[in-house]
Amino acid sequence: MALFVGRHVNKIDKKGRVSVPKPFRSAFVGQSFNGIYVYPLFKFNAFEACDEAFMARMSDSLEDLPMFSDEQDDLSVILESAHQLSFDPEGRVALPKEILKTAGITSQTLFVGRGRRFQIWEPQAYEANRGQAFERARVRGATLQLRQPPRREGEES
Amino acid sequence: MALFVGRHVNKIDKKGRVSVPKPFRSAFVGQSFNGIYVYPLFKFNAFEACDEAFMARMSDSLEDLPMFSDEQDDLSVILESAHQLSFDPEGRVALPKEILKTAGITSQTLFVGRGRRFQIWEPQAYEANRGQAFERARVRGATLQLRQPPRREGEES
DNA sequence: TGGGTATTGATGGGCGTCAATGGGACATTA
DNA sequence: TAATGTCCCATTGACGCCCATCAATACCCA
Repeated sequence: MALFVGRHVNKIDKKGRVSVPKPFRSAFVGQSFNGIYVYPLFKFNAFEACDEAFMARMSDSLEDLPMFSDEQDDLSVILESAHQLSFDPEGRVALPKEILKTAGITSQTLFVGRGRRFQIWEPQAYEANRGQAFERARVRGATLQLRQPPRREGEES
Repeated sequence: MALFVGRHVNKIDKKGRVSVPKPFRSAFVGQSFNGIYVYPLFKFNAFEACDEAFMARMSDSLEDLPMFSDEQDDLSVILESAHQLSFDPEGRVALPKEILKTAGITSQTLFVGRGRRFQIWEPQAYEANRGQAFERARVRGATLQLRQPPRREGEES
């Protein structure tokens, strides 16, 4: 499975359409639905996009919580606020007004790779935020504990 | 399997009919009964809809509770209050008066995707409720423990 | 290595299709 | 006959599909 990495800026046309960067699109082939799932982030005025499998995983994880519980209800807001955006033949999606407004997107859209998912930002808003995150990580001396790599064939344990 | 996500507002006509959003309808093809199951929610003046398989799953879950227990009796109210609403050729259903009245629905109906099922609300009522849920999740810093991802090919356990 | 050409991703816009909606015709039942 | 519930058909507006253009890059060949 391909990973989403890097940043791409694309234009929004009069119809509200924007091309999803080609390297990102390829991760969505072979889905039952030809497009992306987009949902709002709690922490920022930005959105996150994922594929069908990830969305199904989120839905199933919600089902693990007790039915009718407050916790399930609160977190389900993500599903309720999500959008299915399908590709047109050129690989564009139409961003709903709600998303444009919340993210403050007018003429340009920034796609930010995040591994299994990617985010959708208004370019300026992202810049401001990224500066902060980078600085926090630098000051804090951020570290990351890596998982064990998956065992490959022919290797001894 | 398709997921129910997002929100859709549709009108109710003079005959009490309302179109079920197309993306939701597609999840009900191939059922023995061409329509949706609707049952009331305890916590809100709103209703939830699901397909045949989910309804069966709920019924089975109720059987797991002690027979003759108050708990089983109470939760069985869901089944007792459920309606089968069948699609007309255009994909509309007729909402029973009981549902319209309880939910306070008059001119518009809101369909809210929740993964494997969706809810039916009066738009204003939902809006008030959603604002609260989103805010609770944000303040609480709500997190979701994801299920283990399905194993991918080539990976060892 | 330079220049020319082919390919492809991003963008713009016209047009047909389909989902949502409204209303009438007909059957069924009380 | 009134009331109710299907089914069918008409309208309309949004959106998906198609085609054209442009620019950047990859490719090719001398």
